[in-house]
Amino acid sequence: MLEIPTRDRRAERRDAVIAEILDVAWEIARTEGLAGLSLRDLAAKIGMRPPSLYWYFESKRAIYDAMFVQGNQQLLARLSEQEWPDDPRAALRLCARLFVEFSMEDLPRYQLLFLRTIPNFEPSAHAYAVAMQVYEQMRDRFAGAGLVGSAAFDIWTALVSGLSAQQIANDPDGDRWLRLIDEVVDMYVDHITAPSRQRKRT
Amino acid sequence: MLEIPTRDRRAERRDAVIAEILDVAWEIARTEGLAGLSLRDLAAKIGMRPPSLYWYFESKRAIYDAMFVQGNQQLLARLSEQEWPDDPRAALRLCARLFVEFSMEDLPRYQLLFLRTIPNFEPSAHAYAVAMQVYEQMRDRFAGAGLVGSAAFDIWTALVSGLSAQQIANDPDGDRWLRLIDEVVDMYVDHITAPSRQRKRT
DNA sequence: GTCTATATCCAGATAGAC
DNA sequence: GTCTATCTGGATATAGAC
Repeated sequence: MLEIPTRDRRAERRDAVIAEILDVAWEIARTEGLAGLSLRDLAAKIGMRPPSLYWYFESKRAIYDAMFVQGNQQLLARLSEQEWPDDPRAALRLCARLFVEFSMEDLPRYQLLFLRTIPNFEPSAHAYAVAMQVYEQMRDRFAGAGLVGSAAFDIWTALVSGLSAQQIANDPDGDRWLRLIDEVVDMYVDHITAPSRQRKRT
Repeated sequence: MLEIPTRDRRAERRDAVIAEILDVAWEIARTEGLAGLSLRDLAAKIGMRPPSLYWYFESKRAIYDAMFVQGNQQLLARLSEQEWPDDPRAALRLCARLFVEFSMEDLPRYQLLFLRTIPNFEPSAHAYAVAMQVYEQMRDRFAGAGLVGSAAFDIWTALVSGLSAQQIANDPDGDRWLRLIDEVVDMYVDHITAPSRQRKRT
């Protein structure tokens, strides 16, 4: 009788090549810009001819899509690995810092995930679902800090995205906005947990 | 004696053509995306051949540069035209709203001015100077509201840019973040003007 | 699986006639 | 000022041999 192998060596090899393609794609995006990624460069860097890439990805957009998934998975992993303090204020501080630092680490990743910088690129349904997982993890973290309310959460995302955007656009190698995180989170928590949240009249 | 004309009709005509080129450039950017602007389309839409554009602009980048200046001048004008209330809180609310609404009005303008979405494009020294005028006007407005401190101003820019970014990215035709402006500004003013601004310890 | 060869199309820019 | 003609280079993608 023929033994049926439990490992599919061919599939493993294929996955390894795909992983290599994506690694190199990120590398090129970091030097040439996210939009500057070309299949020529990509193929050259892994010792292939451009058409061979089509064995692994059906189009260039499919490569961006896979990168989009990868980036979101990295953020998901970061959120999972983190040990979260019980104190809500501390947890939110950490959450904001994690997010801003993750954004700063890799500019093309930030652009691909959070800005819509590639013309005509929209994540596939599958890729979008992964992005939604990130959103939901964030919401859980938020709820875990004892906070509720969709408006409150929308303000939260605006704060974090604003800090990231200003830091990356105006001081990419420094900490001008990074170091304001704790103050901003405190401002936010004080506001959210204040006994009266009536708007002032003008 | 020969009369010396006080108007240079030739220069006027040239300026008019330049204005038309820029108008059409914005129009194309709105339909094809900012990066999708091509000199072919541009020339076709104004009834010229592509090489003729070079009589007016020395390169495509120069066109982006002029658009960058134009966009900033529009924002400057908006800031100048606005009547500013004396009450600081009301003035800041208005300022934030003006900025977010300006951003929402025109996506490519927002991308060109505030995101770095065109690869290899950096504004020329002249264009950058105009952008700085906007920044300084904003600072003046801020100081006029009786507020001081560079950290406080950095927080302010983060709040406004975060509200804009979330609104445009996640609800471009709605008001999900727009309607949070007053609450966010109040939170901010309360924080800035609070007697004690010590950070909480965790 | 990877290749060669090629299709198809696009871009920005320049030379030089008129 | 605007044109024709052209340069030079880029891109993604496909057909089909091996």
